[in-house]
Parts: sequence; structure tokens; C-alpha cells
Amino acid sequence: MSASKSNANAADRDATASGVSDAVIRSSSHSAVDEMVLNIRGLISSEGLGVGDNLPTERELCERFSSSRNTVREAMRILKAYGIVSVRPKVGATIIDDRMERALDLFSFNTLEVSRDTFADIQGFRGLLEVSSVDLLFEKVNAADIAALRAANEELKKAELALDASEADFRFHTRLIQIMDNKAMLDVYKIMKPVILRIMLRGKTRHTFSTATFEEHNEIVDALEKRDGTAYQYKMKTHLEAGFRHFSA
Amino acid sequence: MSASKSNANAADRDATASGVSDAVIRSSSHSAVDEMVLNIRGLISSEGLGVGDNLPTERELCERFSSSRNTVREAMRILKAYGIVSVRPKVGATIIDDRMERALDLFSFNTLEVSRDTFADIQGFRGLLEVSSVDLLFEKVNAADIAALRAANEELKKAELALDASEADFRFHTRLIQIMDNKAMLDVYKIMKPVILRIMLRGKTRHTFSTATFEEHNEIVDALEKRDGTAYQYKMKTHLEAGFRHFSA
DNA sequence: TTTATCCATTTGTCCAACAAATAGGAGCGA
DNA sequence: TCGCTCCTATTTGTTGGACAAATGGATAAA
Repeated sequence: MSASKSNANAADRDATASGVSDAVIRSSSHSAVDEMVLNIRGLISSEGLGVGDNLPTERELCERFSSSRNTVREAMRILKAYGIVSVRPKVGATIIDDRMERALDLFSFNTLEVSRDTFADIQGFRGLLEVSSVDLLFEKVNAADIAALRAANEELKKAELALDASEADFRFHTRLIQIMDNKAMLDVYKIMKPVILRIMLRGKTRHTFSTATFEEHNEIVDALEKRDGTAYQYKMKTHLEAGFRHFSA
Repeated sequence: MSASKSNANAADRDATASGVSDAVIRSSSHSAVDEMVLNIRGLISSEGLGVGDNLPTERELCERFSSSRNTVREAMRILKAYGIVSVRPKVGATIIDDRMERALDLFSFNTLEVSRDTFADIQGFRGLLEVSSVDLLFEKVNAADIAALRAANEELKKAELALDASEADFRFHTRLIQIMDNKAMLDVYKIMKPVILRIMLRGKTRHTFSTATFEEHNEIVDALEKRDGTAYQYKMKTHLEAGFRHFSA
């Protein structure tokens, strides 16, 4: 009777798939898991689901598309990897749209070999995100941002190891990017983190961070608070160049 | 005895995880599947595996990292979704590198409409890359760039379908980014391609491209050639806003 | 009203079995 | 020897069932 198990299932599936045989379905395009992904995608369209809505539970999906829970779970893993859903115990699968973040994640793998050109490119990118962005930055910045930046800078001063200081340094700059309230920019910045950390650490001691870097950050925040665009751009540009100078050699 | 099953497994895992309890491992950061992904990636690095090489079989991975086959399979689904491995029956998991293509595919995944927030973020990012970047752009631009931009714009005018026109439109803007000679920026711009194409297509006909869009591009190139920063920023800003206006409704 | 506790539901992991695909070898004939 | 078919062992694909872990919400206690 154990042999009849899969036959019964195949018959079930045939019934729901309008008489097309198992083999045909599989050979025509996809595995059961891929079919399940298509089914779920179809469900999202046909039900008009959007970001924030929940998918049916795994067991409901098993029943609805007559397959096993493992198959549903593997399909769900794919959707998760694509940044389409977020799954939490008890809550279930919620539709999100993190595809941009995922795409950038993939891109980050390509940056594994960090040549000097890569460093220069990343630093150029930072110039755009942190210096040229002055207009957008001034438009969005508020008192809470200024306070958070000052707090982050104090953390930098207190760091006891150069490594911790570079992390704090990065958090300061990340907080700055955050002001612009643009997820894509923030994601890109986070992706560049490993490279940026190396740039920050280069040629610096813990002492350098808590004196020179700390002071530069302070002046940047001052210019930001006073909405002095010229000063801001000059200070930030100089700051970035100071960090990168050690790479010329 | 069925109750002792999971305990025995927990003990096994403890042994391999140097005495750290299951709960600690899980709470510390990741689920078992995520751990498995990290393990496999670690394996790839430590064994010096590259494109074309094969991973151990699923059952070997179960033993090596003392977990169940389902966990291994879910981890493998993630790696497949990321374009890192290709799995075939009998052959096993072969390392490939389809990550860049996967990144581009992500958005053509029509399951759900790209969220409005994502559109707004991308458009803001473009403002930074194409408008605020004016200084860097003027510093690097040369006669060959201008000629290439004009040629690309002519292609746009000649396009016979709106879809082709949007592709040409994208090539024009890509060529502009290329002037800055920064691979990181160019890669990020390429990743955003599917979303940008949608923005470009929205509310436009072939005729709109070959008249309005063509003319706007022309004025942008003129300003670029004359090194007129104010005009360039104004024209480009207006151009981007024109394309995005159709999303407000 | 607020807080603490318990319960039902849902995802997370594991196990064991069988089905399906197929690379590689054994055997055969020309 | 070469080429062919067939077989077999191996590997992934799918299933069903069981229990653990997390957690939102109901219920009870203060």
C-alpha cells in the first residue's frame, strides 16, 4: 500500500491540473517547486495582493495546490531570496518589496576583489552620496538628525580600539545618508561597507579617530546645522580626501 | 523514545558546535538554514572552489554539518535563487555565476508591481547620479562622449516601438553615467535598469519619445557641451521629473 | 485597567521512505 | 576496436508525518 501512495497523489494532481499527466507538467517546464512558485505568484495577482498583505499559511497552500509542505517551503525560500516575502513564525508570509536590496546584495559579490580602482570608485561614489547630495540633505535634515549625528560622533570618540572606531565612523556616515530617507541609497552605502571600513582604517590609530576624525565630523555637523552649503561641501570633501590620502602611496 | 529523538540531535549539534547550545546558536543570529548557507559558502572559500566545480552531495553536507537533508535543500534553494549553483539530478550542485543576470531578473519578476516607494527612491537616486553629479561630469566629459550621446539620441528618434525607444532612452542615460568612469556607479545604474525602464515607459508613446524626450536630451547634451552647469542641472532635473510625473496619479 | 499566564496557531527542523532522472559501466554485436 | 543498448547505482525530487520553537491573542489575576 505504500507503493500506491505516490500514485494517489499523482491522480490528485491530475484532477486539479485538468487531466494533464504528471510527466507532461514536469517536462513541459518546471519542477513541482517551480510550479508552486508560479502558483503563488498567480495567487498574488489574482487576489490583488500587495505589499503588507499576507499569504495563506503553508498548510493552506499545500491543500490548495495539492502538494507537500516541503515543496511549499522550498518555494517560499525562493520568494524570500527574491525579497518578495518576509516569513515569521505565527504571523506567516507577508508580502514585501526588498528586491532592490537583494539585487544590490548580488552585486556586492562581484566586488570581492578590491583593487585600487575599486577603492577609487567607491570613494567617488561616496563623494556623490555625501558631498554632492548637499541640496537633498539640507532639504530633509531636522533637529533629531543633528542630535543623532552628534551622539554617533561621541561614540566614535569613546571607542577603545581602532577597529571599533572605524565601525563607529561608518555608523556616523550611515546616519548621515539616512537623513535623505532613500532606501536605495542606504542599501548601496551598506553594500559598500567592507570597502569603506578598509578605507577608514588605513593609516589611522585609535588616537587619530578620537581627535582628527572626531573634530572633522563635528565641523561637518556644524555646517549641516547652520545650513551652510559651501562649508559643508568643503569640510566633507576634505574629510573624505583625508581618509583616502593613505592610498596614493 | 520519540521524545529523545530531538535531544539526541541537539547533543550531536552541540558536539560539532563546541558546546554552544541550540538556543544560543539560533538566538545569536540565524536559523539553521541560514547557518547552512554560511557553511556552504565557507566551504566554497576554504576549498578554493570555483565556477565549474561541484559541491559535495546533499547527504554529505548533512553529515558534514550535522543537520537534516531538508535544511540542506532549503539552503540549496537559496543558493540557486542567488545564481550561485545549478543543481541537476545525479550530477549534483555545480558552481556557476549567474548573479548579475539574476539581479536584473529580479524586477521583471512581475508577481507584484514595483512599489511606489521603490520608484521614488530610484528616481531620487537618479537625481544624484545625473543631476548632482554635474561637477564630476564636467570634469571628465570630452568630445567623444558628446558625440556618443548625440548618436545615442539619434537612435532614440529612430526607434519604431515605444519599448525600443525606452531601451534607447536607457542607453542614452547609461552613456551619460559612463562619462564619470566609475564602475561602481555604472553597475548600480545597470541594476536599476528594469525599474528605470518602467518609469521611462509610463505614459509615453513612441511619438513622445521621438519628439519631447529627444528634444530634452538634445538640450541636455548642449548644456553639457557648453559646460553650462546651471542649464545642465535645470534641464536634467526637469527631464527626470517629466518622466516621473505620471506616477503621481 | 494593567499585567501575567496560558493556549492555539504557525513556522522551523528532523526523519524515513520512495519516485525520477541519469552518469557510467557491463555486455553485446559488428 | 568501436559503437550500441541496457542495466544499475547514485543523486536529486517529492511526500507524509512528527515534534520543537516562536508568538499573537485570549484569559485570568492583581
